Amino acid sequence: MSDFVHLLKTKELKATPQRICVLKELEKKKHPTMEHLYEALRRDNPSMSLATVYKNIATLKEKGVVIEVNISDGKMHYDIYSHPHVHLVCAKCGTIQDIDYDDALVAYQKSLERQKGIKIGKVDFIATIESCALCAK
Amino acid sequence: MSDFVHLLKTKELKATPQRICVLKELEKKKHPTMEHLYEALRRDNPSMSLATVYKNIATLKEKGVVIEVNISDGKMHYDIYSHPHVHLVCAKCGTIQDIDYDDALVAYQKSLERQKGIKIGKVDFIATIESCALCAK
DNA sequence: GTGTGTTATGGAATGATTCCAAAAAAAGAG
DNA sequence: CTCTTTTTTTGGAATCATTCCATAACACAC
Repeated sequence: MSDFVHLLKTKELKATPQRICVLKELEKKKHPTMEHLYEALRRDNPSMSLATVYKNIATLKEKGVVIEVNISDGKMHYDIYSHPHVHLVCAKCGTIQDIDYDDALVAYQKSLERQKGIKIGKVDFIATIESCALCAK
Repeated sequence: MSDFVHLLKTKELKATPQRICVLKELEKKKHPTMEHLYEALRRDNPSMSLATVYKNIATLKEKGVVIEVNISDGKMHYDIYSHPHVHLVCAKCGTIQDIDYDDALVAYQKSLERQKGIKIGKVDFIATIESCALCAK
C-alpha cells in the first residue's frame, strides 16, 4: 500500500529519497503539522532541510497528492489525499479524523451543483465536535 | 440592518468606534483579507492600529460574530456570521460566495451525527469551482 | 463628572513560510 | 561509464503575517 515511488512517477515527479520519506511520514503520522513533520523526518534523515519539506509539500499539493487541513488551531496540517474524504475535528483535543465520502455528502454536492449551475472541483469540509472519545476527561 | 452597537452589547462587548467600523467594513466588503480590512479602515480612521483590527477580529471570532474563511490562497478572509452558510470559491479569480444552509446540507450533517454518534458544533464547508461568471475571460 | 476595568496604540518580538545562490543528485546522450 | 543538462536539496537570509507588551485613551456604570 505504500508504493510511493510508483505514485511519484505517475505524477511525473522524481522519486527522491526526501519525497519518499515525506510521504512515508504522512502515512505513518496522520495530519501532522509542518513542525512535527520536519522533526520526525530529521530523526531518520538529519541532513533534510526545512525548505525541502516545504517545497515538496507544495509540489505534492499541486499534484493533488497532498492536501492542507486547516483546523484553525494556528498551524497547518497535512494529509495524503488517496481517496475522497472530509474531516472531523475535536475542538478540545484537536484530533483530526478522516471521514469517507458517503451518499448524503454526494447528494448535497449534487444538489448544490444543480441549484447553482456549477461543477464543483474540490470540497473542503471540516466538522467540529466539542469533545471526543480520545479527550482526557 | 446594521445595529452593530446593539449586536456588540448583546455579546457583552463594549461598543467602541473601532469595533463598529470593523463590522461596518465587513458588511460592506465581503470576505476581505486582513490587509484589505486594515487599509480600508485606515482611510476613514487613520489612527486605527493593525493590532486593534487583529484583536477585535479575534474577540468577535470568540463570540461567534465573525468567522474565518480559509480558501488556501495564503491569506485569511473574514466574514460576518449572521446566519448559517457555507462558501463557494472560484479557483481562478478567488471570488467567495455565501451559500445558505439547505435541506441537503442539513441531511448530510444529520447523517454524519447519527452514523458517528456525535453532535457537530460547527461546520466549515468550502466548495471550489474552476471558474465563475465574474472571471475575466 | 469620577472611578474602574477594558480597549486602543505603536513598536518590538515571534513564528511560519518563502526566497536565493550554491552544492548535490538524477536523468539522458553518447 | 563519462559528460552535460536539468532538477532537487540545502542552509541561511529575507519576508510576511500575527502576537506581544507597556502605555495611553476610552467606555460605561454610578
